[in-house]
Amino acid sequence: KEEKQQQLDQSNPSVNWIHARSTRKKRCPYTKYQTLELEKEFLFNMYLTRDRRFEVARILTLTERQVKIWFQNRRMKMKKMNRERNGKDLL
Amino acid sequence: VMILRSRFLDARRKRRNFSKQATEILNEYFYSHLSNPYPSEEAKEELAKKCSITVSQVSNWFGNKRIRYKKNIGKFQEEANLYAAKTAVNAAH
DNA sequence: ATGCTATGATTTACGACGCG
DNA sequence: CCGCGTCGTAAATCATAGCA
Repeated sequence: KEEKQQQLDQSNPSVNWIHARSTRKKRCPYTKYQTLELEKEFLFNMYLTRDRRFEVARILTLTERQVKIWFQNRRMKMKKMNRERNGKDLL
Repeated sequence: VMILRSRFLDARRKRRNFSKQATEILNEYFYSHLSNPYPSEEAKEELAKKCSITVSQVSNWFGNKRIRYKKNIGKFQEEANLYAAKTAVNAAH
């Protein structure tokens, strides 16, 4: 998969490692309220049921997809925090 | 208790810019892999060790570097030439 | 101090791939 | 085939370090 483009001219930095999905939605920061409610829901359970996802999305005015992805990202964040909070503290 | 408190606060220490040597190492890797500046997990671990930073920090650095470089190649031209020359010299010796 | 920009970290949004 | 999972990342944005 990576071997598709390997031989690139060093002198021509018109680098092709440019993904730039034009169809991609621009990142839009969530409000404090939205984030707070999502965090509370996450505290309740790290994984959403379909029904719960629908409710959360409705209440926060987000799409179900956004809520689903928020939880996926949040789980990754938690994983990272645990990883770093490990092999540390202690004497 | 005071020890625990200090340790907790220490974990929340303010960020510092990376050392000159660390930045040097990261830039050397970046510019010598300009056609594909995506270090493998193993390469990241090695860089992290050499730079005395975490693997996450290495990932952050490359993410920031790639996007900022791409956003304004011109601004980094001088830096690019500098490291290109440096690696050329290393290869020659 | 003050303002400003460079820099490291975090937050949205996906693509690629996996599993059931 | 679907749908949701993780992993790695792009791009925007945040926070503030550090310097003129």
